[in-house]
Amino acid sequence: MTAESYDPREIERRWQRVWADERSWEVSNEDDGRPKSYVLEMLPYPSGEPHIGHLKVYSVGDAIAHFKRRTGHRVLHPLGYDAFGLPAENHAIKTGQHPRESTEASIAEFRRQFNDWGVSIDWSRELGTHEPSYYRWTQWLFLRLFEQGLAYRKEAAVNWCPNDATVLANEQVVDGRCERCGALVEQRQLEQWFFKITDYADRLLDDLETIDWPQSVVTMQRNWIGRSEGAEVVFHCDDLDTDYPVFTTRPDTLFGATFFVMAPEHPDVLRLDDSPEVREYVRRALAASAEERGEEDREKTGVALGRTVTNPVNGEQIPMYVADYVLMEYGTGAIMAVPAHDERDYEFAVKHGIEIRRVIEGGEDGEDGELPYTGDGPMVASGRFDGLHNREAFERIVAWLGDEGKGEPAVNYRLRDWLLSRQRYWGCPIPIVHCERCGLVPVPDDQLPVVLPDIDDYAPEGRSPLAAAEDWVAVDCPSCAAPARRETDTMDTFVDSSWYFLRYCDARNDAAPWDRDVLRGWMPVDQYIGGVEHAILHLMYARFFTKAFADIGLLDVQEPFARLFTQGMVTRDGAKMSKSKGNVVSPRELVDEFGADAARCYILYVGHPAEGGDWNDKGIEGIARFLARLWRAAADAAAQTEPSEGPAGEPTAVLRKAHWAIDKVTTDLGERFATHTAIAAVIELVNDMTKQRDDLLATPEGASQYRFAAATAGSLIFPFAPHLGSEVYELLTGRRVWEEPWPQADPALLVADTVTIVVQLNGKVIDRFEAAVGIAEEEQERIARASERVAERLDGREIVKAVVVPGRLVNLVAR
RNA sequence: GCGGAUGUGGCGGAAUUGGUAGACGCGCCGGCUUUAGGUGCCGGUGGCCUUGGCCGUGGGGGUUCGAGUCCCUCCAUCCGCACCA
Repeated sequence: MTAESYDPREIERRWQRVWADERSWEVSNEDDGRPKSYVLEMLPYPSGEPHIGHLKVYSVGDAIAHFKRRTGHRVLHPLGYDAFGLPAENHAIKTGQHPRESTEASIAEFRRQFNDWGVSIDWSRELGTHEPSYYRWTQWLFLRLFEQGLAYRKEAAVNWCPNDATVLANEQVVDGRCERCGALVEQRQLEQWFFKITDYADRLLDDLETIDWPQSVVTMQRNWIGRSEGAEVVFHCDDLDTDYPVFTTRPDTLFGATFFVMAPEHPDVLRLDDSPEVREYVRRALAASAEERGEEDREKTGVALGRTVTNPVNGEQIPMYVADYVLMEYGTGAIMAVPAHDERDYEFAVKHGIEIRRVIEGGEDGEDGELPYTGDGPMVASGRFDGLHNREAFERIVAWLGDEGKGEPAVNYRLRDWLLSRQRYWGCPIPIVHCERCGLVPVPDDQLPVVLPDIDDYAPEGRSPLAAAEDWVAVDCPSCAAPARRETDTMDTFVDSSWYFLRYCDARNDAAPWDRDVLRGWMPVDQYIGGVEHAILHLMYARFFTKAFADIGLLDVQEPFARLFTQGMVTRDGAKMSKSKGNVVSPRELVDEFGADAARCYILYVGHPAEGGDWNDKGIEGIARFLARLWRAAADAAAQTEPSEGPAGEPTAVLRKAHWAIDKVTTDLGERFATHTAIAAVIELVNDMTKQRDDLLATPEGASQYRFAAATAGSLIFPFAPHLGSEVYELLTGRRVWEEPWPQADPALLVADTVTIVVQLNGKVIDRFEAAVGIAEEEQERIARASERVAERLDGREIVKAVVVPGRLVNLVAR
């Protein structure tokens, strides 16, 4: 037994110093002929200190980055901080501490811990989105989008959180409540800034096919964009002589439209009918919260408007209603209602005694089933379209409407424009000046950044806290020099994080957000890693920015993230870790107790990183034991063997095992991200070494193979446990493992001398035998048939067939 | 309701192409080392019965010489969306 023992603290500190002193992970923008690889973890939001999810994402990302480097790539692996945002501001309101102070304290803590974890970051590219040197370019990019009409201002019914006193994006409203504080969201009419992401709906949808993302994320994005194809059909109201277009995905059911419904917000509702009942209904509908209105089994309420519209296909007058199950935001805010073939319309019609007219046959067994029927079938009660299949009638009716000027094919999206303005302090100022004469005036590029001023009172009161900074707000119009006022809203922090991956490529450029040629050298991100919680918002916004910037000619890719890996959540006792449950595992404590290598390995070992994984306090001890075993094996090898160029003598089992492990880790990590089985393979190797230690060390050849196996284990564990990997490798070879090419398995050593052949009788395993590799099929079958166990079990039956799988098994079929 | 996943020992999880189910780790049992505890090392560990078997990958059915893996069906759990016309 070696006198000294494994001391991760000392080893880890030593290697961290080497990497920092030598700037081992910095990478130049110069092309040196090697293929590039851009490995990126999602931008962390610095709040308090890092949690277990951060440890996981960097453990995964760092393993990939190291693997890429050692397989010949020039790797960009940068890091920064998503530093603007509400939590820091709410903290400021509570404590009076400036958000910059609390944020920077947190950044310092994050930086310290990332360093303690030994993550291979190119620190020369570090950035914080709250730094003027960064948000100067956020503002610059905003102005480019403004010039293109992609950033615009309009009054809109917006989601208003009464608690945070700010507007929320649709995406930040969950079940009618503020995603952040849980308060019921209200609707307000306010002037707001939007990005025109809807212009990109089709491209955002189509280009999902060009990227290698998890199917579930692609599906979520697709659903969020929510493209539906159908037709716009015009219904005319004779009383007001007004056309009311509606969007429908089922023009084939037009002959079954027996009423017409408008959303309570529709501007024409009171023009059509301003009776007390209608006024009261509209008033109550508008007062209802989004949550109340969205309740699932809520009754379909509504009031008749006392007017009719003309169904364009048959000239029928059908009654108009106002009902809150119709949404103003989608389509035209009015619908044609076909109760026989739409569940919602059916429910409403039953309640209000409206005619239900079947126009498509079908249902169970081709017979007419119950209504509402939403499936396909032949058309009935539809005039000259009778008898056609409804899918065909769909096309014909749309064509006919087009000829008559009563409709046309149309596409609708669920996606809404991105509301980016926030009435909060701690965010990027919007670089616009409001001038009475000139209107919205962009701040000239050479006056950027518009610096966020220091203020004393952060509490929002329905307007941005910045509005109180009079000296800052009052400004001369950049266009006409008349007294004007700055925009006091700040940007949604999603704006900051929608382009940071571009800035990393050219992080110290102070003449532009980036140089187009430099960007061409790095983009797209080859491997993006983060949590599923960003499956929609962040990833959609970043894709939109990338496409918009490509259109402006600022860059040359259409998609920012070629490959996406979404990690699963680490749970404890099957439950999500949370402070309130008191079941959080602190990375800092883990690293203090077991070392960063053990913490990183364990989190990658507990299961496939894409899945969740249940934290087990005892589990990490097993990994710590394994690392100590590897350290001791290396120490023994170093003490009892001489350095050599490679393993000597005839290959023994341990040498084969080492090559087996090389092969296994290479495919598991390189192709499947299966870090858990990759680490298990190294554990197996080290366990085998430990068992054969005394025998191997007894001969010079055995010792050299033992030494080789230990160095190989160090080399293979390096992507997961970089400190110990470096230590072991240096001890045994005198070289730096991260400068070494990734080891290659010798195919000759991957094949064993013998294989176990299984003998099955009618598919059940009853015997096994050892055979030389490459045994002839006939020989394999002969031995199997000769098995005593077969004879014992045959019991008078006859072997009628033998299935031979070479090198694997023989299945004897007896009858 | 729609969409996406997932169901394997006491637990986390392996089995990558239809071919030895349970790798590896935790836990547990036994042994050795140790003054003792811990550490370390060695062996065992899916279930059931009489030492040889039988059963076993959420349930049921199917395809196949052979199914955790493919097909049908049902159930359960998780995630996302949800009055989107």
